[in-house]
Amino acid sequence: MPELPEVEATRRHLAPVLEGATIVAVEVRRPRMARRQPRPADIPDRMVGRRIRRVGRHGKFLLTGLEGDLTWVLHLGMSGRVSLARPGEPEPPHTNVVVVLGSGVEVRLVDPRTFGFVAVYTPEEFDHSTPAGLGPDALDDLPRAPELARRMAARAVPVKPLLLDQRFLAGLGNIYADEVLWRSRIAPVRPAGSLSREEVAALRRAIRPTLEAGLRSGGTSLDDLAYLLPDGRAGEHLFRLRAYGRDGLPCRRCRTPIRREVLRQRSTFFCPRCQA
DNA sequence: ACCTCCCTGGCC
DNA sequence: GGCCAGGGAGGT
Repeated sequence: MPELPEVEATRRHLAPVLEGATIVAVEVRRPRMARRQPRPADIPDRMVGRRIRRVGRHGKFLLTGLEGDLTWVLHLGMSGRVSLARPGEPEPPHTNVVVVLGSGVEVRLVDPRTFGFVAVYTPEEFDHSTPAGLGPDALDDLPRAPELARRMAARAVPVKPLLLDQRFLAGLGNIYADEVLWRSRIAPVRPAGSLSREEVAALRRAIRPTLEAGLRSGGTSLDDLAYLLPDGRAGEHLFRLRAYGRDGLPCRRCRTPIRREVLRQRSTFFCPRCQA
């Protein structure tokens, strides 16, 4: 479930450990994880011996600068997480990529479903990659309401799938999109272009507090514990969710049972009364 | 502007 | 055995 809050919580754990460290070894054990790299052998070739600069993030992408003007790209997909460990510590199953630092610390990418990926791009390669096409970051670069309204105008697409479109806004996933819509009292199926100015403003106002609430709890670890923080702890936001996963449970505002419907093949949870 | 598929594991 | 799952690309 890594969405923006989970990726940002991960980034904040990684930054102090990685920044300034030198990479001494890289092992890509599942070739599929390197599928976004034109020449997979470039991943270790470009990483080993290089010093790590800033660990950054855009939407759900971890973007880490390496000396030599390279960008180390990490995406966690549906089931990925990063684990920081010492050599010899027992490895969880599906440890698909291991990056060893000069300090001895191992950065492990664990991803059972392998929807995540790793890549190391030159500036030219980066410009043709997905992160280059992302919309503004939903937390760090959230557009003002008039700008959002302009970009939603005359669009027939329901507002929820638009919020999931990373070219529109980068960072929201299926959980936090539902949470944002619940907080702003907007029905997920509303055509994006049909929202009033006030509704767009309410939507905009809901985004930051929703994401920051998730971040404060260390993100949302679901029952399967696929997502964990790099130190192995679970994020504790699950029990604070207002809509996602609360099918049949009372709305925390009006007690009406939360409903689950499928919208564009994605589970969608909303209050049929508050979000009429 | 849609679907389908990529994977694996867990639950019913 | 079938269905479900945080995401995104690719094709129609």
